[in-house]
Amino acid sequence: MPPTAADRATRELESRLLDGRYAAGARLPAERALADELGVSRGTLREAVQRLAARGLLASRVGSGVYVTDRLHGGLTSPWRQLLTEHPHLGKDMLEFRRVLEGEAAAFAAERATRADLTMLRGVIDRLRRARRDDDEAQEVLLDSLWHGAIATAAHNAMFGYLQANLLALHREHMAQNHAGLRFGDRAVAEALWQQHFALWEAIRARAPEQARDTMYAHIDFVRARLAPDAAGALP
Amino acid sequence: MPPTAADRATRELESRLLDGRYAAGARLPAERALADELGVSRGTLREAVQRLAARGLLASRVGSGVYVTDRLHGGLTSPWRQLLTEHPHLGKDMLEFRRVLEGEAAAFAAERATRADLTMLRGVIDRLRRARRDDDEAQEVLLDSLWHGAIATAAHNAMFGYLQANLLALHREHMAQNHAGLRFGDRAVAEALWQQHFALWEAIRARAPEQARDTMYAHIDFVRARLAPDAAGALP
DNA sequence: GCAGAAGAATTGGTCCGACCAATTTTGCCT
DNA sequence: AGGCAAAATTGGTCGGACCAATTCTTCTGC
Repeated sequence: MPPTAADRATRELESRLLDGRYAAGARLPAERALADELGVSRGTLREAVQRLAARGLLASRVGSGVYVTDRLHGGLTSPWRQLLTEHPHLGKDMLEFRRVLEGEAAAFAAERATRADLTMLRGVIDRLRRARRDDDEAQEVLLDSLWHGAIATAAHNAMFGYLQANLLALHREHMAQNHAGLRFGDRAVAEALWQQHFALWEAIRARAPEQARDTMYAHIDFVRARLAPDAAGALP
Repeated sequence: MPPTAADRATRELESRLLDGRYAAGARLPAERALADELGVSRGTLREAVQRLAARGLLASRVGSGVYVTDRLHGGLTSPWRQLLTEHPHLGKDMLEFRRVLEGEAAAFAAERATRADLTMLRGVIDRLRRARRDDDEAQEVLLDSLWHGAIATAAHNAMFGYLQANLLALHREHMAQNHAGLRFGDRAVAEALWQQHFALWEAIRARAPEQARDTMYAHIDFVRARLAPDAAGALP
């Protein structure tokens, strides 16, 4: 017995929940749009949503939308939210971990990116270039998130996507909380970040895993140094 | 917010399952008839059925009918566990991720292990050696977990320790569920695992991060190949 | 200018009617 | 009796339609 359309829709939604394309708390596209995107009728899409809702992964609110519950993501990430506020030194551990995580993700992306992935990456990098030219700080911050998320997606490993989506959110939360953002105001910093992002794009496009990893390492190291100039020297 | 029609239908079906009106193995009335009986449309009735089916209480067969599952126990399984069984490729992703995670942890451990860490590691490796000599399989499995955990601890990064503990548990759960454990029974395999663990110990004790990482890579690769001999060749 | 209210657009919840394919039942013919 | 094909039944899917709750826009009045 071949899988039914509802089965396939359920599986697809599960995948998107797993790899972070639908992050915790996020709102899914409207049922009509999502059904169309998945190539099924709205009734079938609704059946898939009901299944996941019954398992506590989704929750729908009339008039508003379908939202991702924190049940799945809470399991691995939520304990960190509290710990991070109470033990600021964990921020260092997170950055160190992200260096490895994103470095490997970049390498995998250079290996496995599909044409669709490359198109997506190119789209983000182009918008990033435009935002940089127009000196649109807010847009740059947003696109920075998108960029790192797109790389994780292109790595084609659910674990990387999932952790990337959740840890990045956690990290930004932590930064905002400590009023310690990147100094985008500094022109030199913004320019350096752009250079690093573009170098990353070239490495992935050229399918050079080692180069992509090293470039990402350098990028995270730069961010780390810029983020906590005081603590940087104290790193073991 | 008042309960929706689908909610009421779901509750009604639950009641009938609980009080035995729909016994185990029994066939429910046809959807059209049941929907009419409950005073809802077929689409709504179907959504209720999907919810219960997602919880494993019902199963529907096209052309035949909707049947009551034999096991009425509410699923106490974590969302992750269920996803892991339904998305086999996730196991591959997890192993790939663990390779990176544990490889880096081993390298950090070689760099940062304190005297106390080394004492702990030596204790585990000694007990592992003894279990190996006595051919105590159960003990070997247990100590294997301890060993990997001890390395993550010695890495002195909370993220590594946390993820190591949780992913390893998930992975073992998954293996047990699929009756697909390592063939400890095979003497050659047990011997190889011991050699790898010992090589890891030597690399960490010698404070050789690169060597520790490479050794761990080789170890995980060995486990991966042993674990899924069929899928191993299909890895991209 | 700007807060607030009225209106428009969006979104999930529900129903209806229809068609398909798999399955079961029926009933005819050998 | 037994085999077998037609007919009825059943779950799976689709499209359109309407409602009520929510969110987004726009216009108003101070």
